[in-house]
Amino acid sequence: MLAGSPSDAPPTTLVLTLPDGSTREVPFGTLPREVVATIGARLLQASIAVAVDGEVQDLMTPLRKSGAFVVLTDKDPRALAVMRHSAAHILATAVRRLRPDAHIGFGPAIEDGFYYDFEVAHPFTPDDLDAFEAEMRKVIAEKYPFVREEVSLSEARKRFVDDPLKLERLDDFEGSDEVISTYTDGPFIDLCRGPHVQDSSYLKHFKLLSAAGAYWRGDEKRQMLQRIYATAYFKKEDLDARLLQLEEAKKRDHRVLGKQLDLFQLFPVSPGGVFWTPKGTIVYNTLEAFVRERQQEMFREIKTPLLYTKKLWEQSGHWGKYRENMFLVLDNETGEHDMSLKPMNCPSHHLYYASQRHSYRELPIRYVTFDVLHRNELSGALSGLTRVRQFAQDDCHVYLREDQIADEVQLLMNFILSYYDTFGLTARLKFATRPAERIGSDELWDRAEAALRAALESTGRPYELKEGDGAFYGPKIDFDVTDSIGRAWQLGTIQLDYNAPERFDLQYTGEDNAAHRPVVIHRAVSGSFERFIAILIEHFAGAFPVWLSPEQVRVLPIAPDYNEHAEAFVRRLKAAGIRAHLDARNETLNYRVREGEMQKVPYMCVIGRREAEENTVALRVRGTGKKQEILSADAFFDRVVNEVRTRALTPMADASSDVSEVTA
RNA sequence: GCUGACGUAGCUCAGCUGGCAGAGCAGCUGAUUUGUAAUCAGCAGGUCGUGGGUUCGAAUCCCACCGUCAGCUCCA
Repeated sequence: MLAGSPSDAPPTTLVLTLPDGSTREVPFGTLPREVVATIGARLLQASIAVAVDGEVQDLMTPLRKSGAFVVLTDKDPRALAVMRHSAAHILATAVRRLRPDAHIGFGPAIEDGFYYDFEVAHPFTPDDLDAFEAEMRKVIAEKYPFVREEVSLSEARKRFVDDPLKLERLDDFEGSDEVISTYTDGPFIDLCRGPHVQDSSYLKHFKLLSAAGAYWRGDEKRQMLQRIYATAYFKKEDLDARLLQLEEAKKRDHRVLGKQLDLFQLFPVSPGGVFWTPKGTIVYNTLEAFVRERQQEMFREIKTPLLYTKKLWEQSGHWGKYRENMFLVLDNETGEHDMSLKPMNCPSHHLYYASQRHSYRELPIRYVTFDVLHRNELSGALSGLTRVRQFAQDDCHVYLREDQIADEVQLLMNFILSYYDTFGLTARLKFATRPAERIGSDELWDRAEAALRAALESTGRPYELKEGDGAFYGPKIDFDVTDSIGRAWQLGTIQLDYNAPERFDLQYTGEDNAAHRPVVIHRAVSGSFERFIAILIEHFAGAFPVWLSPEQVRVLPIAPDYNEHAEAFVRRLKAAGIRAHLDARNETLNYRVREGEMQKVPYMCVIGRREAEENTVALRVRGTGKKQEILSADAFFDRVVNEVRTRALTPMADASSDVSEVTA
């Protein structure tokens, strides 16, 4: 251990180990730039930052510890964040030049780019963004070096006397021995830890994307700043690829495809409510039937009321924390709004469980419910199908003994992951612990977190820890799936709950003939059907696998002479439960094929003279163009029936199929 | 809820600084009888989100409200 040794006096000499195994001894406080310069001038030019003992720092920050010394060029993924952070400063430099009154907030690099927050009297317009972008190019051309200075708190306060947001940030340093540093590029100075690129010319390929409000320090009670989102890459191809990706993502946006494929509608008179069209309803019902089928053996489905008095919500704990999110309903007799549409199924299940006596032999008991739920989300939070006010979950509550937790978590996890697998979706696991606002004693939380974590770890699957992200009644495992635009959506969840059993006085009779408390596990697989369908639409770009497609087969007779033959084939498919339709309209074959493709019908069977005589079909598979195959009607029939039965992922959703051709 | 942008025919969108509301597709009618992504012609279709205001005159300018979108906050 060379660095961070507990001795008070810093080492006077540092030992750097280069990737080739050689070592350099340099005085404490040497600048990395000096070390890199001794390795090579071209390397110095190409270097974005360095990593010392795995920690990224820039070339202007004095070396304070020994260890492995790696120069990061633009080939290292860690360099990208450094460059983007510098890009944020360059953005601020440009904004300050054009809007000297702008106060600066924070400007970090984020996953796909960077942003910077400004406090301004007049919010930015799209024209402003263009102007800022042009100004940034000037700043880049100036080739301003990023100059790092380490200053005292009082000196820092002097430098940012005109920036109230920075002064507030500086208050955090009071009494701390953290190094305070500033970075200056040309006319712009910022309070910043770094690291940064050497000078502003290292930013080359960037694009300002949008401006939107954002609360100072993420606190809705504080003032709203103007945030500019942008992205930057080392290579032009990467930037172009990213911009193209954003364009493509727009085309497979479930709101766009939902309209083109006529799956659902939203009406202004029901904000956050979804109208499922006939086609969308088929998708919805097919999914629900799928979950039902899977849950047939070990689960018991029940239906429960949607409306309850506040007594239930007081008992469950929702009335206190969650009331503003519930739709309250007027009780005519009391004149009070003391009833509510249920925002979740848990209390209904607990109520039912508690209504009967249960033996330890019965456990685990699993109740599932697909009832409609209402949550009064903020109007600004609503979005397509992914954020609605009325939805349904494939909701399950398991009542079990504490010693059954590990097995049950394993079972539920396998259930959820294999469900996603049916759609070709992969999930990332998150383990979320107690939030700040919660019910139940710390002791209960200790037990719940320990039990769930042990169960999770026994599965051997990798997971990410999210401190403080648990439900207000218990820790949880979340299953996140990433959509085509790169947004991660939480779908499934497994939540361990020691609180509800207390609040609802849930019991079972043990082997010892005494009353015991069961544990409750909350489980959802799809999250909500609404959101899940949104993700499926984007995941498949609207080209659902056969079993999920609203229309599975479209039969196209070439001319009226073959209508009868085609119709008989449609009848045969329908009798087998296949969603088949005849398109014998008075239009050219080209026209009808085009429409079938745009509607993303998986299979189109063309029937003309040859096919009618030989009892075959000329099969056109969605997205494969003219590569038609001729096969016997029987063979096609068997193929489709089989694919539906096995829920095969065929015909493969072709992500490259040209969705841009789709017009209404 | 907050900040900003947007709201014109079923859909996608034109409509510059105020001066008679447009196109393509879809729809309807007719012709055409079709071999793998748009056959041709004609017709019909709008309280320009809603309500106020300014003006001789408002889709266009102003105000309020509703909705949608990008974010923030929150979240399944």
